[in-house]
Amino acid sequence: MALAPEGPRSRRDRPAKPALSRAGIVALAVDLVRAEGLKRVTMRRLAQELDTGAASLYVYVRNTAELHAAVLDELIGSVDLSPVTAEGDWRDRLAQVVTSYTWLLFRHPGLAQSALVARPSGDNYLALIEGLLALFEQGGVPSGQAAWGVDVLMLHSTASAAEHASEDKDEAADASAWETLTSKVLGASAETHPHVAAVGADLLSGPPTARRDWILRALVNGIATTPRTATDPH
Amino acid sequence: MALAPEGPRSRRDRPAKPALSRAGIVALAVDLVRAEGLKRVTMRRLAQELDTGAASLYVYVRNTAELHAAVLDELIGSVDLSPVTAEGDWRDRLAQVVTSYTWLLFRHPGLAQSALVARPSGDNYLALIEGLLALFEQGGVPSGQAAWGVDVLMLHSTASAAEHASEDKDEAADASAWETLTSKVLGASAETHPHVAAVGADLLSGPPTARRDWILRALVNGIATTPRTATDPH
DNA sequence: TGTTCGGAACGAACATGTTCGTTATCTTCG
DNA sequence: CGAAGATAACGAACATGTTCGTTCCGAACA
Repeated sequence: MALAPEGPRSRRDRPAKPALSRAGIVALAVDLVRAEGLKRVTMRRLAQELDTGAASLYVYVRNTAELHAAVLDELIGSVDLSPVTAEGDWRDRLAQVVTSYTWLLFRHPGLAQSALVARPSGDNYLALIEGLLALFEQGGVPSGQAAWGVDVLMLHSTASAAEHASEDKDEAADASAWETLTSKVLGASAETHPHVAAVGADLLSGPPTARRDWILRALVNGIATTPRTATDPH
Repeated sequence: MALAPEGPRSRRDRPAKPALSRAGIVALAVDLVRAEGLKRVTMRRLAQELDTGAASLYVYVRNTAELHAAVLDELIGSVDLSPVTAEGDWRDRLAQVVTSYTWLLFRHPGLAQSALVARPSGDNYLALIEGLLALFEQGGVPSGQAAWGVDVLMLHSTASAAEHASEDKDEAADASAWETLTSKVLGASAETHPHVAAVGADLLSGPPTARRDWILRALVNGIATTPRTATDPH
């Protein structure tokens, strides 16, 4: 056939199109996220990089949230699970694992936001859960509590990271909203909102690491010491 | 009627344009959310209803997330705070208030999703926090723990509602993703993931109300019994 | 009274996610 | 070997959020 004079020639230059696949799409997305951050990774960008159209990606990926979940699962592979089999207090080791996961999410708040609506379901996520369950077992926590407790831990970690999702795009907006809220809290007159006024800024801020540490301890304590079917009938 | 040749006549027919204002925009959004659900409330829709352009709304509202937060704050007004001053076990009354808030969010998961990234900062939200702090005080929980604990409770409530945000648009996708995850969990061979296999579906499901009740109790227990500055230096 | 200036309003435009209808390609059966 | 059917790929289109440059109005001011 006489080639159209203006046909896209990029297709010939490349080493042969690697044939679209879910794994390939996710792998590319992971690379791009690592290299340029999440906000640069759009469907069209991915498609362009793969020399195809955005619509073609939807054969392998239901939507962006699911793609993000897959990317996150890949990144979870870098969470250090060695504390699961190490020596020492199980709570400390549990905290290490959860903190490692939390840091990962804080590095990519947009992923956390997506992960809320489309949970990761890959092998790495499963391994993470397995590790956490093992740690709870080492602590003698009944498996029923551990099962629900793991979910609580992951949900909290994900949600607290997702809170910072706006920073991905707009750092100033976040700061401004923060001012609005804190000023509101601090301005709460002692008459109308005595308790809010009393605790003041402690509601929201506090030293970030101390705050996170306390929350993690509180969650684990609650999980470990609250029996199931205590007040529930059924 | 002799039509004006090209002038937009809607402007004259209406009882006089009420002049754009943040309060008016939020009020209209609340009405529309109540009447038609969140997904029908878009910037363009609001603008059309107000007989203006979408861009004009951005003078009063930073973005959709902030608008949603404002709407949510309005809806929080319907959360029943009477248990704060009622008789009975403070934990039960706390649970009533939190559950009331949780239900509200479950009715509008999209709002919960937005509320994660742009927290409500209005009077109703403040009143809710005030009530929760009061309940913790009645329980003799140190105010420092209560302050951070309230945040944990709200965050968990919001996040667990946001998980269902996809149902707003796409109910089937959610169900399918669920199947994927559960099949993955149940298919976890006992050799590679013994703990996951052991707890099985209990990880994710369980009777919804029993699960929520237990989680709430566990959170409150942890908050109430975990002292601050126990293991933190500084 | 006339001018100017700042903010509000607006229309157009852009990027993105997602869907629809069509075309190409590949497998599978006759 | 050839036809039929499924599935992938694709381009175009739509809805939405958000921004940009411009216009308009009303108030402070000369």
